[in-house]
Amino acid sequence: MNDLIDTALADEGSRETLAEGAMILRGRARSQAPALLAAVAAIAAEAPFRRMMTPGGLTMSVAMTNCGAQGWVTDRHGYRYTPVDPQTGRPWPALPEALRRLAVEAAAEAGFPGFSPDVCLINRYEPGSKLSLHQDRDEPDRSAPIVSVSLGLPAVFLFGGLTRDAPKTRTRLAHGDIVVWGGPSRLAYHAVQTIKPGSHPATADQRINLTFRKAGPP
DNA sequence: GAGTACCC
DNA sequence: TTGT
Repeated sequence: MNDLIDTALADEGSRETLAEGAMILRGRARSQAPALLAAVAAIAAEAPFRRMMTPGGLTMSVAMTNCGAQGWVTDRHGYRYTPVDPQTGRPWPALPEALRRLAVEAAAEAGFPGFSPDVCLINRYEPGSKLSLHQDRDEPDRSAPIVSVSLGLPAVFLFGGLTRDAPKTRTRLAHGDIVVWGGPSRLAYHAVQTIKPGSHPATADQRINLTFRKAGPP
């Protein structure tokens, strides 16, 4: 309910700085959301969402899949990118051009021209799902930013600094918001707090997050 | 929110 | 410890 009001009133197209090299483009993906969600459904039909195991042996609350030249995976051996989906034995589905373009444009708008994403990690949150504080550090080319697109249920996003204990900014991410971080913020710790129960017209009881990265060599 | 046991 |  509040989300609908916020979505309607949000300053679509506004930019907020989270830290040096990190900004939020409010509502930037909203108009393309139906096409993005259709693409996600097609990808998930080939590479199903699955809850992966961490190196510690516990199962993540967030369900994940990937598209692009590689996919981010975790199992008891650790975190890494693989060209083949370990669950299906097939390559990950291709990164749709419309998704790639959105990420490239968002990156340029946020001050990172020339972003060349080759992978997209797709996270599916349901109420109760969360992602605890971490860095994205499995990509060798640290000059490439991260572009994160939020769809569906809102989330509380924490964005910190280069150490686990650095001060954090807490912000609400709504349907259509895009966060871009890179440069001095590329290795910033971040987290998604537990998703609260709710329903969104576009996704019902889910939050879908698309994270575009460059996983290939510099 | 902090602290702990436990996952393999 | 990209967990519970």
